[in-house]
Amino acid sequence: MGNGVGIREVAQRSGVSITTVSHAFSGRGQVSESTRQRVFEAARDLGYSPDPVARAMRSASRGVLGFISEEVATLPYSGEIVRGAQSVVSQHGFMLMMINVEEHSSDDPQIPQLLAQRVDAVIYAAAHHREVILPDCLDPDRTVLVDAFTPTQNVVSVVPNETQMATLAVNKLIDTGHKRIAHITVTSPNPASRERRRAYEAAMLRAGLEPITYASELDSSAEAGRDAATRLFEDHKPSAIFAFSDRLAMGVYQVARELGLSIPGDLSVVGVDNMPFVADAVLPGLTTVQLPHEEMGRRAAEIALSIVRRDADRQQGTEAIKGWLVERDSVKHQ
Amino acid sequence: MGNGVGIREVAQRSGVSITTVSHAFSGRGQVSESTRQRVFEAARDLGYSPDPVARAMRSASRGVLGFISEEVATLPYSGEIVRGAQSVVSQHGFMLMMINVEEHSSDDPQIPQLLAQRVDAVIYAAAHHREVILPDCLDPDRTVLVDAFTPTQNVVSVVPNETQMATLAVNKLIDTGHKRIAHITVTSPNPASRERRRAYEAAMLRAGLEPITYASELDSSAEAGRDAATRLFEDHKPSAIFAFSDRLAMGVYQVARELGLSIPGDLSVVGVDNMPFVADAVLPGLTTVQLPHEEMGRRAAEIALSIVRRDADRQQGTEAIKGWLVERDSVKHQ
DNA sequence: CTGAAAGCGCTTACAG
DNA sequence: CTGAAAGCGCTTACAG
Repeated sequence: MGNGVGIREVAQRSGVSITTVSHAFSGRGQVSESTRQRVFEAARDLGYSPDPVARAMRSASRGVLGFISEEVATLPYSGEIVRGAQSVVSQHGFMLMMINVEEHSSDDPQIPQLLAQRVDAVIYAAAHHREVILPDCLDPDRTVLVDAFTPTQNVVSVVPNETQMATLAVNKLIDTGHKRIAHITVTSPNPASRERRRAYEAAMLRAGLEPITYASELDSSAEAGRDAATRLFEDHKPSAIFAFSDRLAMGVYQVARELGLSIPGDLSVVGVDNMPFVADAVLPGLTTVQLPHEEMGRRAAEIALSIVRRDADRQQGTEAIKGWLVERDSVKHQ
Repeated sequence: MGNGVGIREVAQRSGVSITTVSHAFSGRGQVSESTRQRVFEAARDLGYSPDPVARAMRSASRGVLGFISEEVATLPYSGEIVRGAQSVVSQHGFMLMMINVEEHSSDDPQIPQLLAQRVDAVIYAAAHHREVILPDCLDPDRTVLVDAFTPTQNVVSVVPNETQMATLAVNKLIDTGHKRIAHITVTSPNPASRERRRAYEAAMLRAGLEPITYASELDSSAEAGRDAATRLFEDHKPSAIFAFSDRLAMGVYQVARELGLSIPGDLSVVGVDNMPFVADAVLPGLTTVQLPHEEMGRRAAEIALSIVRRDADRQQGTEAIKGWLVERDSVKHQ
């Protein structure tokens, strides 16, 4: 792991100065084609590649992006954000240095520690779509937010397009002939529940249908879904339900079972998340909207890289990424 | 992000040489207590901390561990391994540099790229408990495996204690009065299914009970659980099932429902994984064995750090970490 | 197009 | 206990 050959050996073997070797590798100076050839050949023979640490000593760029993840272990899809970011970053010869912090812990000592490593920019991924206060030590101009935005919107951020995703779900139900489409959600005031609900209501109104929403005060979970669905069925007889999340949808499945309602025979259900091992494992398979986590990670990395390169036309403000419908067996034509 | 104060400014402000400042911070040389005080005071006033990149230039240690994760996004708990490793690493002032590779892609160019960053050691986390071939470029003496081991066992590795975990599950069922306890699992020959099955059979035999195992040729999934459970119930009338995984257990729930069997009234079920949003969301809540992912990540990091420190008594071979039972509502006294 | 030299911010023998 | 000096492996003006 790590051999001892340096720029000096390459210079010597190819009969040029280390300056020229440096030029050849960085592509910065002028080097004749024949010299380039000889240098690269010598480098190949010697198994040389420039030491990124030494490089970082002199150059502005360090070749490393910081990745701050809130509660990386909590949600199953945080890994997808990491994966997306990691793949584009590595294509550009960059590395990801990663730390895990708790939600709302902007004074975590790990953050200065990460910054001390002279990362070129940082990606901050929130645990779920929400407003965050950027820790003081983070430079707003060298940070990109994922699934998050600041009150003043002064930090570039990439978020899911809640409106588009919810509209996709509701329209699926409308297009499939349903009239009595209810929405179950949570009361906690986050952008996701707020925007999805608004999009649901708008889509219903556009179709000349009456919106019916039941919200649970519990956190997004199967239990919250049971809570809201139970109350919903006491008052109404919907033919379809648009659930805020797959977890709520699971609760709907459970209540439907208790009530002797078959899915999709008596009740169609659409969720949001496409949660692994849930949406596909449930019976019948849940039709749901896939959140674009990997894509968000990818975009965040691209933006971070454009910050490092100081691209003039780089993304500003908030970019909303679209999700897409994953059709399984929980929706039936009415 | 990053201020321009260096060791020189601190030396000047505290009236000593940079050598002394370096000694004070590294704790390596001899520095009088009063000098130390002055140095640290000056450093605090200036907001100085040693540049890890410059440090890495001269010292053997770089303060960074590599973390190679197979399919970080695939399984929900890979994040727990990362989280465990990250937390111990950061307590020791180290950072984690992370890449994501596919299973069986030992020639991924990202690995040399990671090594080129001169990481002090690397943690390699497999997607699931299995045998791996270590990529050639990885030094067996500076690598620690998580959820994996090599054919020759020449790399330190930390794995879950499959036998202990399966025994915990089966004994729970035995202690609770069950006699007809079946095991459903998968045929694919991995250490997890092999060792859990063996432990199940041993525990049954010890209790004077007859083991009954049905295995599905499908990948671990609810569908595989349905497949194995359906066949099981054609031939037998078990009062309890020990499922290889929570996902198989989900399939058991589904088959029980079809058959009009209530859980836990007619059938007790125990799984393995404690898969988030599944084990706790299913109705009734699934009693299952928690895999020690976070603990495995933690241990791997501790071992990696002991390698960096060249501890004489550092862990060798394979360390098996125990899991624990998470009791919910799927088991009833018989 | 090529190279000698300074220097990035530290650590590490070594001398005092 | 303290400090002057060399050097880690590169990059970057600058001169030729």
